[in-house]
Amino acid sequence: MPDFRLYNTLTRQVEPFAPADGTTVRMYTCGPTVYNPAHLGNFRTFLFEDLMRRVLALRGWTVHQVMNLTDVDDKIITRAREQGKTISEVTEPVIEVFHRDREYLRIQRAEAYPRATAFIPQMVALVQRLIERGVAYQADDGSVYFAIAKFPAYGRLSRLDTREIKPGARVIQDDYSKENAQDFALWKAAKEEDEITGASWDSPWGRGRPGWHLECSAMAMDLLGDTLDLHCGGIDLIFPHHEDEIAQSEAATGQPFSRVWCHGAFLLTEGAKMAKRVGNVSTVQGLREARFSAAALRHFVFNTHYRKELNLSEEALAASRQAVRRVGDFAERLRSDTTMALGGTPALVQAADEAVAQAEAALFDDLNGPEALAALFEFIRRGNAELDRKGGDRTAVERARAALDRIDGILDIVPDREPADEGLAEWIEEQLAARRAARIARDFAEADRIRHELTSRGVTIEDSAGETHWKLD
RNA sequence: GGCGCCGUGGCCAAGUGGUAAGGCGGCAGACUGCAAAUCUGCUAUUCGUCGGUUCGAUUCCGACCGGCGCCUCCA
Repeated sequence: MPDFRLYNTLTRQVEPFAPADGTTVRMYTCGPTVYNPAHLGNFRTFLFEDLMRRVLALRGWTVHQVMNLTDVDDKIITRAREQGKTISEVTEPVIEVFHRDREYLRIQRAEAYPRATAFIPQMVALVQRLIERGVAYQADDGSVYFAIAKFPAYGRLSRLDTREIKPGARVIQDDYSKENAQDFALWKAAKEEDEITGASWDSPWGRGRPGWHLECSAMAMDLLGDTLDLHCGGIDLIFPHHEDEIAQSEAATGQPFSRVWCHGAFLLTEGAKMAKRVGNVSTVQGLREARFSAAALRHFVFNTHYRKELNLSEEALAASRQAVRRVGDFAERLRSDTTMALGGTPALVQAADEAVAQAEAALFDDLNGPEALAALFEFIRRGNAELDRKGGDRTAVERARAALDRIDGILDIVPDREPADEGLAEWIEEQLAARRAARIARDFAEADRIRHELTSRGVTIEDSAGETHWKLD
């Protein structure tokens, strides 16, 4: 088996990776806060994690991925308050949208999607443990905080020790009850709106709710054990979220929280980070309505390495749409009976083998999507050329099909062919019959007229030896 | 202000201390009645700028310019 390497944020290096037990990768991926549908920027990270789990599986490991759904937090409570709802009334529909978008983008289902509100006992237990260990305290405001000063390793992931806080950047708000301004909340004492919206639970420290960072630690350790193999998320989570997760978890267990940390870079739009507050978000729903297929969107995301910023633009998206069209045409050609009947050549097999080897090598080297795509496109070019030769070797075609399936099993960028409804298909066939007659009569003006008619309805036709294929654009 | 990332052809984007993958687009040719699809050829002597190290740098070092992010809720 080839070496599998990943960039580890902890060491800032690309290093060999393997699960601790040699068989199962226990992977935790920070999921969405479900108060609003996730935008493409969020999904870039989820897409990177989808690529990760597929490549891990390709490498031969079992993947156990957990992605949390944060269904209790300030924004959710605020929204619930505004709309006179409970938090679950706010989050339930958003969770549905999340899964619908996820499926549209062909993101494989994780093994578990724990909701924060379903793990309150585990969170309370974790806080209790931290208090017993003397690294957490209840302040005058009733909330429980983590005492950063008691955890010397704090800041290792984000290299806090090498940074200095911008004067005035961290304005010490009204948190006078905290021992240290940087201490973060483990358990937030309930306020009136928390009670009204159903965002409050009993605890040894009174009514309250869990802090955001705590949720992930508690759920990750409950579902995956004290030490994870891999923890992924967007680059913005490094500080403070992941830093705080490490502090809480390691202070409680004395064990490393995650062996490896991976972070995906941002998706930008118009040169700025895609974010709701910037007002430049693209939703999956919107992209879908603009007729960008899952295949095109996946191509767009995977065509840039996950650790490099990616700028969303109309042109780039259009380029991906075209690129993926080519992939789809090749896939259809390979699958067709005509192609099988015509057969392939030894060189087709060679092209297929090389493509698989190159794509896998690229993917195993820190998830290099762009190189894997390059290998695929090289295969398409050579494959088409060899198929043009009609070599007669059916086995070669089978090998090529298998190669494409293997590569596309990871990238998943063959677009779906939109089926024409029955009436349209019937009409198209009638037009094609009429055109055929016109061509036989060498009435090309009429044949072209019919073709234009079809084109105006979004139907593209391709004449090839003896037969005419049509497809919807 | 601190920490970090990025700057490769018209657009997107890999990559390496030894002379630039791939996609989109464009041009020309083959095929076609004409197209479409496909194939072939061409489309960066050059990798932000200026220095340095080296036999040799796009790749290492330094400075500068430009863009972005984190330091505050955040994929």
